[in-house]
Amino acid sequence: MFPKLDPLLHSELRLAVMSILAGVESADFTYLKTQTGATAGNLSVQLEKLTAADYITVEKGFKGRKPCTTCRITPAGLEAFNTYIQALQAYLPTAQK
Amino acid sequence: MFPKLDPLLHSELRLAVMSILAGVESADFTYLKTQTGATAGNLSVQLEKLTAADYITVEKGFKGRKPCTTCRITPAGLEAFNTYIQALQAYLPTAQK
DNA sequence: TTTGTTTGGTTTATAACATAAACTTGTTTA
DNA sequence: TAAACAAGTTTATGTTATAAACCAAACAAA
Repeated sequence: MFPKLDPLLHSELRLAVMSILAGVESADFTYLKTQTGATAGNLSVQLEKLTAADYITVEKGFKGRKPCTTCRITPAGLEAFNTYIQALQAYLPTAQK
Repeated sequence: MFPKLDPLLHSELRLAVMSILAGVESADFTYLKTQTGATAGNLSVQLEKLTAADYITVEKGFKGRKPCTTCRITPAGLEAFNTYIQALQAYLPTAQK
């Protein structure tokens, strides 16, 4: 009745990150930071977890002379995200009066 | 862009409980336990938190000679639940290919 | 009637989690 | 050069979710 929700995605910040990455080809660290309003520390930790699960890839490069961390969603990540959204429906009944 | 999600509702079990209670007049402990598949201990703790927030009321009575704990959603709880569902939409983009 | 079993929970302990604060490394600016 | 800034990472801490252990009352059986 209530399917298990992927605990890796059932987290406000990680979900926001995945939501962004699901809609773009890539996004860099600072973009994710400003869009989500997260602190850099928190974002760094959560990106690491998403990377460990192979839901995203993180590529460290440079933009000019400044470091630039580019994130992309993986096929596995996209699938997990869509599965999560489906599962979540069961928890959201059609609106009450 | 990503509204803050009520942390009290952004929890798998509490959300399931609220989802059930939003659709019925009342539900007792054992019903919630079987429907959610939760352990009694976990359910007890989470009901306590929802009660502390005045999202539900818990009434301890008897059914026959056995104790029976009846739960109901409060108006505040229903409002919070609906607000949460609205906020969640921002995290769920229209499905990806 | 006392022994065990089930029901309906609560309390407690633990591991995972989210988050902010502090730190690091390098770059730009005064 | 020194100070400020950018882009992150690491560390520390409080909060959470959860299961395990526990408790009390009712029922069943011997």
